Amino acid sequence: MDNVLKISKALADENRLRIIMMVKDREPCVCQIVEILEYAPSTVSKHLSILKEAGLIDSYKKGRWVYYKKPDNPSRVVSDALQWVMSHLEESAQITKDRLKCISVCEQDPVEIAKIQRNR
Amino acid sequence: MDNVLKISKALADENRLRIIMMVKDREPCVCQIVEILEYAPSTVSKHLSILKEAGLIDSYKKGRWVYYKKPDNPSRVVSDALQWVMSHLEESAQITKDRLKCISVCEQDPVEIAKIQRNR
DNA sequence: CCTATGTTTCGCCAAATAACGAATTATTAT
DNA sequence: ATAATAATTCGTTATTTGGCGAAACATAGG
Repeated sequence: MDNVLKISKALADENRLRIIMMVKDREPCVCQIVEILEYAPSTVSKHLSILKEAGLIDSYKKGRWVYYKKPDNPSRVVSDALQWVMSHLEESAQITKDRLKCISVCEQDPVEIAKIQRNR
Repeated sequence: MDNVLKISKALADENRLRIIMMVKDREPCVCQIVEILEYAPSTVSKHLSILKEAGLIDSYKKGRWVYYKKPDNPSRVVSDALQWVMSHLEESAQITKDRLKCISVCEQDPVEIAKIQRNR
């Protein structure tokens, strides 16, 4: 129950669903996710930690940058949940918008994105 | 997105997950659900309306009693969600407890249960 | 070593949610 | 018709959650 409930709660937020879709076929770093969601880094970081705590995403560090991605060996309950979300959000207008933005944002070097964000 | 999010939010509460499992293979009326969850009728009713609004449960009326059950022809996104919940909550200790209580409660006539609840 | 900087944690406030009892609605039974 | 009653809706309160900025942490580069 605890596990299912933790996953359900992690999924019960639009921004977190958007993050899950972002890592479906990319591995964005935090500043790239910030750029797409347009929320404060602290807010995005909190969402990421909730998703990670539930096992729905994973992360790795490369220098100062932290990249997020799909979990490698998710448990059955997690992979079934991800399957559900990913299959049923494909047609969402918001997700389509995010994809377009993600294409341009994720092509850019995090160094450049961070520079832009600093000057705001 | 709206649909997925509504379903996710409906699933993000322990009592609502318990209700979903109750209607998995039974069709309890509200007073029977109240008896198992041990919350005020108004609270239970609210949970039921959230689940019904998301399409996760259905109801029918028989006299003064309202019975809840699995939806007959759920959409794909709903049936996939129910499949996920139902398959991964089978082993939960809370659900097992509820099942035992449900056996005795659902055998009783709602008339008797209502009578007991009135005198409390 | 020291500064710069990407990310996270913490403390706070606002908004959303869960719980209750009272009032309302719909139906049965007298 | 009228009273009784199962369920729902409404209004209120307490808790949880989402958002931000400031401070802390961790790593790169001078």
